[in-house]
Amino acid sequence: MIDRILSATAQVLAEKGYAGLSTNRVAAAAGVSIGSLYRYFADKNELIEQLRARSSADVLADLTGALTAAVTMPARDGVHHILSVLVHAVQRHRAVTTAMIAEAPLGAHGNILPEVERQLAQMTRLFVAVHAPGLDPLEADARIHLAMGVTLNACLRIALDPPPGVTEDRLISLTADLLVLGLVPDL
Amino acid sequence: MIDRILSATAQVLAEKGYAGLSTNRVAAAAGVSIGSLYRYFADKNELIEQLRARSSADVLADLTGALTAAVTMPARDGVHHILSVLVHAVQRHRAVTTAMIAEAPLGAHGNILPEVERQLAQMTRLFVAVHAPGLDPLEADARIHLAMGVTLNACLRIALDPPPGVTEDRLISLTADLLVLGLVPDL
Amino acid sequence: MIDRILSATAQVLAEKGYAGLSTNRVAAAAGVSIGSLYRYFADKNELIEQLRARSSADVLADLTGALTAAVTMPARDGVHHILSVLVHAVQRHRAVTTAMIAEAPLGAHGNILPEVERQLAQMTRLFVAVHAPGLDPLEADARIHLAMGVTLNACLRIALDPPPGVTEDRLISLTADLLVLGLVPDL
Amino acid sequence: MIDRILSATAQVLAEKGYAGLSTNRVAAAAGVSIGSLYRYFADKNELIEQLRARSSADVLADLTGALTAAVTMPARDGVHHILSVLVHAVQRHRAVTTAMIAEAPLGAHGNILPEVERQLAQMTRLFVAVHAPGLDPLEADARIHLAMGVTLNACLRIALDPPPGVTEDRLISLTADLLVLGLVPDL
DNA sequence: TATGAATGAGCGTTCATTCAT
DNA sequence: TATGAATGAACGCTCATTCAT
Repeated sequence: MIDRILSATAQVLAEKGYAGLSTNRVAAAAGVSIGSLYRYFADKNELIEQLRARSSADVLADLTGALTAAVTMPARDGVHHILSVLVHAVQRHRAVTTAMIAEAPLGAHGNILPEVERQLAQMTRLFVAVHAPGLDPLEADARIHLAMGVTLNACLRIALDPPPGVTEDRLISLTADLLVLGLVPDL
Repeated sequence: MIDRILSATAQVLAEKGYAGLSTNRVAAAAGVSIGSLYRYFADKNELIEQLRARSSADVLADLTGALTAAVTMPARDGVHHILSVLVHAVQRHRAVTTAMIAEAPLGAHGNILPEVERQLAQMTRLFVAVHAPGLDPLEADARIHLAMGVTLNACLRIALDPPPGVTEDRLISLTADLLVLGLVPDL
Repeated sequence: MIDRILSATAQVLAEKGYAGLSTNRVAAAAGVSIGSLYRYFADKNELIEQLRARSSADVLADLTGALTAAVTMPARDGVHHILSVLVHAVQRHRAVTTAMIAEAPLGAHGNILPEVERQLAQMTRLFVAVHAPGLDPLEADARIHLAMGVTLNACLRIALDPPPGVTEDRLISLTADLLVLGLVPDL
Repeated sequence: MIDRILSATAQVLAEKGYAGLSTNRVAAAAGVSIGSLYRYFADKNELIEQLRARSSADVLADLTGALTAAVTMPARDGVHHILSVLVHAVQRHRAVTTAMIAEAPLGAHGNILPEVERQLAQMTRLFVAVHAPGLDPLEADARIHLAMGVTLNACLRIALDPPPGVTEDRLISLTADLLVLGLVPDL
């Protein structure tokens, strides 16, 4: 039931945009009474938040796989792989992501993908520790914080608003270069 | 009066968020009748757009100054200077920026300051042409597109959500390094 | 509920006139929330249209009965009967009629009861065909068009703004004479 | 000034319809401040009422001429002449008449052309007294009341919503026959 | 548990009217 | 006298939320 409602939410979002997302419409799309919707979700915010969480978890699953694969690759290749997986994950959730970025009052829900950022940051800390062991931890954290912004922003741009005339793969490569250089310039 | 209303808009935005921004609320906050608001602004959209334009113009003025100053500096110092000015401009317009950018922090199109990005991109194109004349134009444009995302995103993070334990100046320095490396790696 | 709202609409119309007819006022008069009103009527127009349709159907029912009865009567008596029924139907729907017809008493298009006029016109065409078979069809249609105006206008005058000193029945008789003479002068 | 405002009112009525008639718009169209408008007209109602009165006076002037001419004609010709003049007068004021019939809350202002009806009724009383001296006065008044409705309604229909396939002159002739027959059947 | 009719605060917007200048 | 900026009640309408069944 919860799943049915969340899927309907995503569908309404895709079809009508954030402005067209009403609880009554979601309930109708889910083939569920509005009363039932409120049995499973305290309010509209929670509905949105859980949809975001669900997308986030889905992306996270992909990311975990990518991270596992990446550890056995050369540094730059690993970064490239992770970025590529992220870009495709964002594209898969285009509807939710677009609607939320473009229109949702996200102030209430924080970042769109905080879990993803957290997991990614953790992994990156490991990566930095391995490849630049001499770096001051605070300095490393600062770099990682910035890098997270760069990573997520770049993935969103590449997935949802790519510049014309350049392949997606080239954009990912450029971003990977940027990140590796930014994180461990001496590599 | 126009000023009073726009300021009230920024204030309501800061206090209630984008979703809580209503014309009646703005009028009340401005100590003005709702009728007066509609004498000066055709509709709610225009109100928002003018607030954005006003912030944009303000930031743009700073940016133009910074760009002028930057041309006479060594490349990295110039970038650092520009970033610094941008960070402070964002801080000055925290309310607008938070409501309109930071609520969609990874914003692919979430640039409420397209004029700023445009001007910055133009300047960056010049910079790249000077420092990396051999670069393929399409490739250069792709890099610039990414760099714009990085720049604006980093400025927002530094201004509105800085990581603890590191000075703002250090963060700006790191970003400057990242950008210069990313744009003209052979420098 | 629908009935309650439509009755309230008629009541507000009677008390405040067409210009004073607001959806909120209707809802209040019906002892119903404004939200409920909009559950049953898509918008204000539909509310008005359904009230009109309902009155129209009611009048039409009377009219149909009267027409059936009239065919077995001598011509003048039949016309008299029909007029009488119409006058009473108008009186019964005084509120709606007053608001929508009588406020534009000379109404060229002011027929809020087009179905009634249509049905009446059809019957009249038959009547003319029977009693004045030699008449040119276009000429007949013109007479009928005028006669419809005369009929409805007279009924309204008799029902809502009768001249003093004469019985209603006498007025109806005069109108019947006028109509029969006007339609088939040679009768 | 008063004239300028009334003309502007008629113009706005013609261009925007009754629903688009606002005092501010009228003032703007008249090239006069809204404050001045309210110096000359107590409120919007008065503005409308005076416009109606002005049109009425204009029609009345024509009517008076027609009546004068009609007294020297044979009865039916006189009636035909009067109707013809009325039809053209209504056509000349098409904008005002249409707007007011179709949309104005005339409940507040009564008939559109009460002065015209009054004058016409007076003249008709004379006509009946001459041509049917034996008629009971109350009965005569009833006939006249009905005839006024017929006359004005027919003129409006002929002027604003004529049936197709028949000339205006024929319609006027039919109406004249109807009226003469209805008023003094023994003629 | 599930339903969906009912609610009503609040939205963006209009416009007749006032009054300080 | 003339101005027009300012007012605010009221409009049509939406939608998150409740609660009797």
